[in-house]
Amino acid sequence: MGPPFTPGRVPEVIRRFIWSVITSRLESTPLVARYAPVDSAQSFPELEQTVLERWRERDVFHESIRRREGSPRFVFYEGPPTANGRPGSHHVLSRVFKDVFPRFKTMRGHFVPRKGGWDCHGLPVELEIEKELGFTSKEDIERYGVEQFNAKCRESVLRYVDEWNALTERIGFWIDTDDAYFTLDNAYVESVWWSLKQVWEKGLLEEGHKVVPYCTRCGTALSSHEVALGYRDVLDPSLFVRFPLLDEPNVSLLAWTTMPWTLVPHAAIAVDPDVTYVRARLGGETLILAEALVDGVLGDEAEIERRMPGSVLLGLRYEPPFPYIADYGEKGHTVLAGDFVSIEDGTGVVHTGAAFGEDDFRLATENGLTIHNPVRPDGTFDERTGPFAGMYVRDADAPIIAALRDSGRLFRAGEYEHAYPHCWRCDTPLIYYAKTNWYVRTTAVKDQLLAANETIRWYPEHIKHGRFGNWLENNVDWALSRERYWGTPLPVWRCADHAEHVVCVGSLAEIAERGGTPPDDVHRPYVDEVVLRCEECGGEMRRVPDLIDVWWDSGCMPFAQWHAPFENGDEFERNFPADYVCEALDQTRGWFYSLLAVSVLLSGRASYETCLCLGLILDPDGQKMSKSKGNVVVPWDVLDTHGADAFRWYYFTSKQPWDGYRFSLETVGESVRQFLKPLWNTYAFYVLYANVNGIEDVAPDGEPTELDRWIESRLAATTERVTERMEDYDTTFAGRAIADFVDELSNWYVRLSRRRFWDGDRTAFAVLNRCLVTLTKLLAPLTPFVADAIYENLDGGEPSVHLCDFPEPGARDERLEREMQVVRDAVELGRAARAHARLKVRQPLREAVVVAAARERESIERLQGLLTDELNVKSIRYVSEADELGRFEVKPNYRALGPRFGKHMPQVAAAVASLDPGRLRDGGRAGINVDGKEHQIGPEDVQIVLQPLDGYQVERSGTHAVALNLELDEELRREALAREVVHSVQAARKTAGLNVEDRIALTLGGDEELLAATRAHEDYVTGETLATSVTYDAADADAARSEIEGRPLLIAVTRE
RNA sequence: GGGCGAUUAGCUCAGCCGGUUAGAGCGCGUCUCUGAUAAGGACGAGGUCCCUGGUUCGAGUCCAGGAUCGCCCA
Repeated sequence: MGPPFTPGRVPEVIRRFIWSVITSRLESTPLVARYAPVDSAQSFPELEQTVLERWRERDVFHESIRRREGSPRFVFYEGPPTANGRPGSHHVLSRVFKDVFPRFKTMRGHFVPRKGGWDCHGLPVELEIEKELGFTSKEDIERYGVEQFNAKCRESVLRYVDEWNALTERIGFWIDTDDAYFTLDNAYVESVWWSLKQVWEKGLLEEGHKVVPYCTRCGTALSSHEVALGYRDVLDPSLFVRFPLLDEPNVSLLAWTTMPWTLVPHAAIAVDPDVTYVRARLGGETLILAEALVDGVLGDEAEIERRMPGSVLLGLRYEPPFPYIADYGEKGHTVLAGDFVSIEDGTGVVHTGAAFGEDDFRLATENGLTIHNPVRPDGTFDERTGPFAGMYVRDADAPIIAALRDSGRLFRAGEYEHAYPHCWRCDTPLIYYAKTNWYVRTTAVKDQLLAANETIRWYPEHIKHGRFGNWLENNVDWALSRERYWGTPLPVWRCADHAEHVVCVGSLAEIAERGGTPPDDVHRPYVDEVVLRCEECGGEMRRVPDLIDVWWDSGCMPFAQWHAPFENGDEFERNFPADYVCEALDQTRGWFYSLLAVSVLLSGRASYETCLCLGLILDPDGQKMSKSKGNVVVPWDVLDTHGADAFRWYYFTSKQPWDGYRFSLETVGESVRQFLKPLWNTYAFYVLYANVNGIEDVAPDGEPTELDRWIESRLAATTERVTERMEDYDTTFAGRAIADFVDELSNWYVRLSRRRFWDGDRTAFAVLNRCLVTLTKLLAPLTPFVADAIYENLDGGEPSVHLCDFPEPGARDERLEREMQVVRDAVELGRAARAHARLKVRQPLREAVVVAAARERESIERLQGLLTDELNVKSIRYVSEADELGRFEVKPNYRALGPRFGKHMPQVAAAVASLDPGRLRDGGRAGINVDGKEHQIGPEDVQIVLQPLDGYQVERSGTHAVALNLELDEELRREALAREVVHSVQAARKTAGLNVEDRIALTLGGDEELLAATRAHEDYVTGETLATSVTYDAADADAARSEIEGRPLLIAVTRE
């Protein structure tokens, strides 16, 4: 006796067993199966491995490019990642979006070469090595030796490149990693030099003394986009400090600062001449500050002595807080006018240290102050600062506050929380610091930058005039210098004898022309040894020590990746500008800017036409993923658990990609359950039945049914929609359209056509085959693995689906699509009615009563068979006037009537409600009276809604409704029982491990009424269960026992 | 402090040109279907569409102000 039948899920062990039986039998059957058997429980990660292998064997990626040679080009630029860190889930996001549109365009007939690239320079690389070697300062590096240090940097740059390449392949990102560019190559650097020379010749590369954000630990300035990376909320000291007037020692200017250390090199005070200031008396002293801030700073105890405009204060002399540096010139330690004075916080009296802060520096320059910078590059005070000499400036805060307290200068000390920039790599608080730097004067081409931005298509659109446009509007010159070791050297040489003799070198050849020896390696320290001959005075020229910002490197990739213009100039021309670039949103001021800026500086135009900005990856709580929070999802875990297609599908379809993702392992699992599984099962179904029926070709052998024509039309509609969405760089709605189609295919077309597949209807197979094969092509860019796996088995006309053309939509029958929708609605209503009546679908019913207007009725009649099957009813009766089921009510269609009647709508609504529903349903018109005027109302102006009467089992939706006749007679009851018997026998077959097409000898026993029902429908029962014989003498001993409506049924099945 | 974006069911997300009963999936509960499907279907519980004003005959949707979150910039 077999195990008792338990309803519900079939245990995995049994499924596996059944599967092995089915496949082994298929293999042993003399009929050669056309399709490789498909396991409906296939692991996608395993499947993907086999697909990867096939791609490698057949070199599908390169073949897909080769085949399009000579076709219109679609240019993609790879924004180079750095390979000195391990790739994370956010890299997968950008890499799959970089992949999907080039794949799509290739299938649409474009030639899409995809050159990879690696960003090799920069501070992050140096920091890794410093960490390894335990270094904390530039001195450590100098002592260690730049040559060895850079050798280590070079070696570390590609530390994780193998993992990057492995991940790239695993997620199906097709990019040419063999042909990748490296920003450290001499050739790349030479192209970068060329670009700088161009800028130099336009007079836009220059040296300047400016305030720059500066990291004392790294000993280098940072560019504005680097600063942007490091803002963090911190608690800083908040000091209110007295500056006693020289003429009136009991009267002090009261200034506010959050950086006590800047008081040591205090240079001057700034006020706004147009703001009202007061002398306020408090506890025996008089303080000067802006009127608006008195209450907040002094409290209401303060007594206002006098009000005056800031202009009155100009020129006042006062005693500085510290005496160490005194010679600031004529206007030093006086009150000056500043346009940057804020009365939002502080006191409206601003202390400035000339060398620290952009406003301070400008004020000092404009007023002819001598600029002193007593802070050394490592952030310590120099010898001019008395007791503070040698201290790191931030460490000096506490002793400075103590000194001010002792000297009676401190009015109040507290703490202040604000966002302050830190070094994005080493987290040291930056200081703003006047120093000599090399700049690219991007402000000179601001208008061109803005104009070029207009030519770019941004996704999402708001970036263009929002984030990116604003950034361009507020453009500042690009601070290019980095006083570091590992990076592209600034190719500027200066004469040792005459500092004003300076040249910018644009190539290795030029080094030779100028009397130098081109180095084998263009990096430091070798390039520093190159000595040129000054053309003006014949003196020796040596390179300035600076490197350039790595972002400039990345912006040069359009030509530097080809070593243009030195070679491959034609390649560059052909691949400029890019049709498409894509990175995460944080690159707005990073690569998107550097790419645009370099290109505008050189050519005056944008280097990319379409730019897709991706959002950030957050954890399920909306927190940014970071190692310290421990909420990072490692991409390999996702790939091992769910596979690359699931990963991709999640990114492509779960939402608009720029909104950011709430991401976890589980959410990717949804992709599998909701989309990949149903798709795979539909495919597995096809293969199973095609093999059972020996279907070897896909030729239809009869007229297509309405259902066939419907699904073909839906396929065409889906193809249209997907093409249109993908052309608009929208995977979200392209993917959702495909998912909807898979649902229609699986849960409507296949489910309703099962009988035909069982019977070997070649037309049905042909239709389903076409749907599936077309689907693989629609899906190929999105889920390249599963698409290719299915294609390979079902079609295989090409070595890979990725070598196919994207499908062209077939003809649509929109009327049929609408009609089918009406029927599907009706089925849904009928099923709801059954559920409410608590009647199983296996219980046949005499009649369904369908309320439908003329047009809908026609639709349903044409497809009536579907309805009777699905609802398990013998017949359909139509009712047009639903008097027996309910009554119709007319409701106004606000959308149509609103614009016509405006504020008269309430009257119109009342008038419409009293109209005759019948007349309007038949397409007639009616008149209503509003404000004494007659207006015509047509069917399009109203909605007619059925209000069901009480006491009927009616389900309604808008104008149609379905009611079930619930009366049962003996005949119907017996039929239901027979169906139950079939159901139980099928379950018994399953449990016994029989193959779907096995014939059986069936023996039944148990309840008499069940047996009687079976006898009455014996043909039906044996036909459904493939029983060649049936007897009714089953005994307990050798039969499985089940139960139907409380009645026992014994079932024994024997394979024939 | 300024700019950009977001805020809809417990969770993840739709929601068109403003149109009157705001949807789906997951999860939960009840039932059901099934010899392709770990699937599907029905029903139910679950909503202050962030808040406050305004415009409008009518606002989740448009406008203004505010709150919260994220990003970017000072």
